[in-house]
Amino acid sequence: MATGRTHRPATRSRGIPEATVARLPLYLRALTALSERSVPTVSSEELATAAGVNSAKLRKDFSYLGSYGTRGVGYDVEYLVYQISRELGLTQDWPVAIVGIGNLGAALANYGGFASRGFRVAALIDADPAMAGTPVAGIPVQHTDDLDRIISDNGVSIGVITTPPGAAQQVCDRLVAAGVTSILNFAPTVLSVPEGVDVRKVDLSIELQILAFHEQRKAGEDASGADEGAPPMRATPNGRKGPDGDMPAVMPA
Amino acid sequence: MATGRTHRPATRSRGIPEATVARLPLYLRALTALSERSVPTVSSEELATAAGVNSAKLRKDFSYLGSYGTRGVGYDVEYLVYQISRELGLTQDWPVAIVGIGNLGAALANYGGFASRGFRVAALIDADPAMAGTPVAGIPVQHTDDLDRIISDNGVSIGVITTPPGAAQQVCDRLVAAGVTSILNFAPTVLSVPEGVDVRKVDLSIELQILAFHEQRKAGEDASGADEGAPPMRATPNGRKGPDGDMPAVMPA
DNA sequence: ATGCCTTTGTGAACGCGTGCACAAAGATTG
DNA sequence: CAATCTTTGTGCACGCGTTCACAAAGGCAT
Repeated sequence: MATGRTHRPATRSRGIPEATVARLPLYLRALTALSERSVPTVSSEELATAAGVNSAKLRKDFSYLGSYGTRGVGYDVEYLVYQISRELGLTQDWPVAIVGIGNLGAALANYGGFASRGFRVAALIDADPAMAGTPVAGIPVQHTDDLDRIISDNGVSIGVITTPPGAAQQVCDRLVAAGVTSILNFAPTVLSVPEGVDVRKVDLSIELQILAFHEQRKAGEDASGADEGAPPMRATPNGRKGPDGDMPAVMPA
Repeated sequence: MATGRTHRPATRSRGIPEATVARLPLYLRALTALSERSVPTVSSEELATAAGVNSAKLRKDFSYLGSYGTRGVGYDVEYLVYQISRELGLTQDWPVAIVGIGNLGAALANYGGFASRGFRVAALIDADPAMAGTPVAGIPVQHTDDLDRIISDNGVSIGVITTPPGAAQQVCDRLVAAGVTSILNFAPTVLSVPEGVDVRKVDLSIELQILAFHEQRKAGEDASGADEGAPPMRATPNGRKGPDGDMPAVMPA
C-alpha cells in the first residue's frame, strides 16, 4: 500500500489488536440488526454466528474493550452497540470528501451506507471544470483548484480517492497537505504518504485476481494428474528465458 | 464472511501462502508498468519499493513460485510477468457476471480495470423488469429470472454481487446453485455459502469505520490527558448498567 | 582464471492471531 | 440457601506471516 508505512506500524493502538478493530464493524452491524428487532440480549454464540466468526474469537475481541457481558446470560445489545460505536469513534460526525466524480465516485456519493453511521459526504471534488456546480446525489461538485479550502472549511479528515490511477498520488498529496490524515483509495495505485497518515485501499482488480487464483486451483484439482496444480517446471537453468519456462506470447496486459 | 468456511481453510494451496497470493497482483501491476517502459530487469529492492512492500518479503514470496531471479542481477521483468500471470490463472479468460445493476453495479460494469486482465463482463443481471434490455456499458441488462441459464450459457464461475443487502443472500444462493464457485460481495451482509465456494467481500462502510477508529486515536493522542483514547465525553453518565460505561442516548443508527 | 561485488534465496527467531478448553461468575430453580 | 446450569473471560498452545541476516550464486572486471 503506502510506502510511508501503511497502517499503524507497531504501536498496538489502545491495546486493541488491528484484527479486532477490523471485526468491530461486523459485530456492530449484527448488533444493530438485533437492536432493530428489539432483541435485548445475545450470547456470544448467537452473535458470532450472525457475524460469521468463531464465538471464542468474538469473546476475546470484546475482552479487549472491557467486560461488557453477563455470565450465564450474554451481552446487552443496546449497551454493546453503544460501546462499540464509541470505540470506533462513531459517536461523532465525520465529514468525508470524495475526489474524482466518475462512475464510481458518483456511485459512492449515492451510497446510503455512507450517511448511516456518522459519516457525511461533505464535498465532491473533480478536476473537470465542466462538472463544477453539477449536483451529484444532491451535492454540487466543486473544482480541484479549491481542494485546499474545501477540506479546511469542512474540517475533513477522511478523504476518498476515486480518480484514475494517474491522478491518485497527486490528489493524495494535496489532500494530505490540506490536512487529511485518513485516506480510502479506490485507485489501483500504491500511494505514498507521510508518517501518521493512514491509507486503506479497495482494489477490485486485486480481489478478482485472488478469486481467479483459487478458481484455477479448484479446476486444476479435478484434473488431478501431473500438470498444473503443480506448475510444470520452472525456467530452465541456463539460457535466459528459455527453453521450458517459455515466454509469453501475448499477455492479458 | 461466509459461514460455510470462508477461504481455503487449512489446505495451504500449492504451498503458496494466502498472504503471498494476495500480494501477487500487486507485484504484477508494478511489473506491468516496468514492462511498458521496456525495463528489462529489476532488483527485489526496486520492485519492492514500487509495490510498497519489504524486499525480503518480496523475495520470499517469489521463492514460493520458484527461483526466477538471477543473483547479482535481479529478475527478468517479462518472464516474471508471465510466471505470475500464469500462477494467478490470468492466462485464461474469466467470464464474470454482475448481479444488481444500481449505481455501483453500473460503475463496475464501466470500470476499465475489469477487462484488462483476463476478466470479461459476460452478463449484467437485475431484478427490475424495467431494466431488462437496457444497455449498460454496452451490455444489455438481463432479468434475474434467467439467472440460471445466463450463468450456464456463459460458463460463469465468478459472480459479483452489488444488490441491496436484503437480496444478497438469495442472489448468492442462486448463483451457487447455477454453478458459480467464487463470489465478490459488495453488499454489506455476511454471506453463507457451502464448502468449496470462495467469498471475498468489499465493504466500504467497514473500511471507513476502521479509518475512523484510527482517526479518533490520532485526535485523542494530542489531547493526551487522563482518559480514554480520549473521546470528549461519552454519553450521559448514569443510565443503564454503567458503572462507567453509561448508556446510549441517541445512536447514529 | 581469479577475485570482487552485487543480489538472490532461505534458515531461524519472533510476534500476532486463532482456537481450544476450562475455571470463574452469575442466574435460576427447588 | 444450596445445587445446578449456562455463558463469559482467558491461559495456553499452535501455526502463519514477517523480518533479519547471511551464505551461496552469479556477473564482471582485470
